[in-house]
Amino acid sequence: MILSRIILGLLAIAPMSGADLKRQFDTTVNHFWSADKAQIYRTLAALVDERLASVTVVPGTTAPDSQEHRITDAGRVALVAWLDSELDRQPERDAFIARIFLAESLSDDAVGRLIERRRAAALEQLAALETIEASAAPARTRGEHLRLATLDHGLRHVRTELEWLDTVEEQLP
Amino acid sequence: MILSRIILGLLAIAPMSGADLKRQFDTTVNHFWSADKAQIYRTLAALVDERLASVTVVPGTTAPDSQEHRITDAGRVALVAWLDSELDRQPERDAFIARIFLAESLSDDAVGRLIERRRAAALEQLAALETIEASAAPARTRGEHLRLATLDHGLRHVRTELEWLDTVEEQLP
DNA sequence: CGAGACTAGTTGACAAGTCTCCTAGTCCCG
DNA sequence: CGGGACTAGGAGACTTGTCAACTAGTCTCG
Repeated sequence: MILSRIILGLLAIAPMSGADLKRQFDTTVNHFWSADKAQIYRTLAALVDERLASVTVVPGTTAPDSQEHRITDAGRVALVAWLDSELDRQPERDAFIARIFLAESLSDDAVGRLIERRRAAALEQLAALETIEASAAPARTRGEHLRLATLDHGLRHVRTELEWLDTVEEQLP
Repeated sequence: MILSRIILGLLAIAPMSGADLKRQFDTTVNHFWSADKAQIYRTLAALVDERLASVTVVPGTTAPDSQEHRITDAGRVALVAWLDSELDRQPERDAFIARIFLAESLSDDAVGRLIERRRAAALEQLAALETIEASAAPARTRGEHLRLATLDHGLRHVRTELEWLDTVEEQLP
């Protein structure tokens, strides 16, 4: 459901093929959603099925011709309906925090290593976000403004994460 | 996999029935994981199946006798193995941020409402975490210390979220 | 005593997400 | 020319998580 609406939203920004969408999910959109390509193609097929999107085959230089999907009028209606609907409350889920919570039986060293690995992941995330930020044009339209705000959201949370890791590490041994 | 290890970890703190676990997932552990009761009972059965936990029926005052599960030695081994294993990288996933990213076609009012609903959810979360914090005993053992650190993690992120919501709202109209 | 609420545990169906492998075609390089 | 890497698209099996309904017993209160 959510994935189908996100795809619809991306198609509303520009028509795209499945492979294009996969690239979006791996880069610009990665800080709040991601998707397996199998899932993307299936969802795309379902959207066309429901007449929320349409396909046109674009013969190109590469292998199977890419299939450009574009949002239909019905699709736009469905998209706005979702955007404006009740928030789906989503459970917090963080396996790393779970490990820390349960780390009683782990040695200090092992806990330290855990923290370091998380820090590495967070720094990677930070770098990825900063790259996107650096390559982003200054926001002119409201749409661009909102998209930048979500980047800022990601950055703030990664930084909070890094700060938290620092304090945990300090208090450790 | 992760759920089964978390349950194992909780059983390592104290033997518990399925209903007890459900209560944990709804309260103390809620800020980083949650689980449906169907899932809990099924996972518990699997753990017993793999000899990582054992059951004893505790006849009690209420309806079906509760089944106390306790972690076995093999279970402790499996738990530590998981705690100390490579971090499972988990994709960020936040449907709310997705909506903001795609909110171009929404009216200013609608975006404002979205923000307000998120703020309400965040404040609720904050209250829940503060309640747990207030009722928590000061950490004496390292285990308690680590558990408090995860609470702090939750609090920091909710506060970051609220700050972000403020700045987004300011820049809005 | 009997109705209704509550309890622990259980089942089935389903939706969402992941992993592995496959087809066909193009491109590059030795 | 032939092999290997890469591309877009896709099928299948499997795991996780969610939802709804059900059993069977206890407790409370009119």
